Amino acid sequence: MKTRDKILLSSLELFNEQGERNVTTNHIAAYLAISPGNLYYHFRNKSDIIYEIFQEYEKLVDFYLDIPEDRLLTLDDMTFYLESVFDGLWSYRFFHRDLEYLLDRDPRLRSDYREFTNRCLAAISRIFEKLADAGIVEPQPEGLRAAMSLNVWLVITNWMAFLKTAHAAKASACLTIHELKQGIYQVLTLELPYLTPAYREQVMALREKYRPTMPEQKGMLESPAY
Amino acid sequence: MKTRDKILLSSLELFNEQGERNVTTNHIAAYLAISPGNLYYHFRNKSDIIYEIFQEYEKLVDFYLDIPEDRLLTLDDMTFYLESVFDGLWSYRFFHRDLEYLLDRDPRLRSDYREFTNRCLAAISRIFEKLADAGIVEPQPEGLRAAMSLNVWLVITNWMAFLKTAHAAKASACLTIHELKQGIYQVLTLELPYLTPAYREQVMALREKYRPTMPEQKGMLESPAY
DNA sequence: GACTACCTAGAGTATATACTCTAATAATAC
DNA sequence: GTATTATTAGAGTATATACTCTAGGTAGTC
Repeated sequence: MKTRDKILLSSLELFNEQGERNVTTNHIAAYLAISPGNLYYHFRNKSDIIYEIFQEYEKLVDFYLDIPEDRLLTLDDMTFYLESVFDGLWSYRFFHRDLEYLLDRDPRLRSDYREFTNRCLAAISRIFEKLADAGIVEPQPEGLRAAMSLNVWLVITNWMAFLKTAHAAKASACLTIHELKQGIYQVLTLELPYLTPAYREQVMALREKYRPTMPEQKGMLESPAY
Repeated sequence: MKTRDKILLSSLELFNEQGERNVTTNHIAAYLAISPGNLYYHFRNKSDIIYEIFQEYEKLVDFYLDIPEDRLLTLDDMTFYLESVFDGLWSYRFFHRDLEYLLDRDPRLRSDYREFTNRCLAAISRIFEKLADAGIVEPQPEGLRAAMSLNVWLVITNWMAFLKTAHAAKASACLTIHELKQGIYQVLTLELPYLTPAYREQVMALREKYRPTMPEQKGMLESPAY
């Protein structure tokens, strides 16, 4: 593999594991056993590395959220969207952690991320619309759909942060993609009241699959209620 | 005012305005026109300052979220809870921004924050329960209430981050408490499907008061839909 | 072999950051 | 007044971080 690609890959790995704030360019170089000079030959600065990683992330999510316009959506489609989005979130999980700082540092990133958010919100809203077309959820007026989509976005993008902060031990280590996907349970909770009678049972069953297994799993206290 | 208190106050102010990551102990000292030595006479380190500020935050929210057990809740109570929580969020807004990093750095904070989260979740759930007692929302099984409460928590605590990242300009400056309170619109969106017919209209009207005024206001793109 | 374009090493730098140390000054107690 | 304690200044330090610079290698081409 080209050195340039190795830098991107290792940076992502280290960022995900330790947080962007805790990973310096020197760390990355040391991890790859190359010189700092070499790293800076391939990238002008740390921001550029992050920006390229973001572009990969963006491309991935855009690919996942492509919505077929020539047919109705199925429950399987919905499951796929949810699974995919959480997979993406997992692969680039460092990104949302230090988002605000990163956007403050790089105007390109801020502007791109804003558009990315808008595309995602539009996609979520469109999915709701098509789920209504398919008779899975009740149709809703556009305004409500927009507000609901925003709530879905908030839950999705911040579920990981919640898990990490609710964990007893240090955040980075003990978090699995399996736990992360319990976020799907939360998203489906949002949809619950809007389901049509025809699909209610099926979606409830799907939701059950993502139910947090153990109270302890979620890092919650001993509250047995949960 | 005592120097010690001035340090806490100014730190909070600077953290809120610039982010904890961008504010050093030297900055704080310079801002107060005192020496670094003086600052470190009053606080062992930066973590201790943050920890004390967190304790104030905690105390404030706990005070707000005290739920009367001797009477039914009213819509005014609900409004008060929402307004208060967002006020608290605003006053200590630096905190949620760098939460993960802060918790990784200070085990005391991690453990305290975890319990704080659990108290808040329990309070939200209890509010739902009492809103059902008051006939404002339909009663729900405990499991659903817990999941709903968690969604409410996710929306509340991450609404500000969304606003800041959706903003076109640099995050810190152009964000007002007024905009922040549009988060209440989102929270009420969550409650919408669970309202009783008797209260539906009233809550819808309340929700309208927090509707984002202009599409531009929310930092969204030119999507007119929103 | 010589020219060129690409790649790499590694020492080095300017700046920042959290924090320390000593000595001096103010406040209080007796 | 004197002894003691609390507070403050300000220079200084160890470490880290993002990034630079020079010199040298390597690969391909003619």
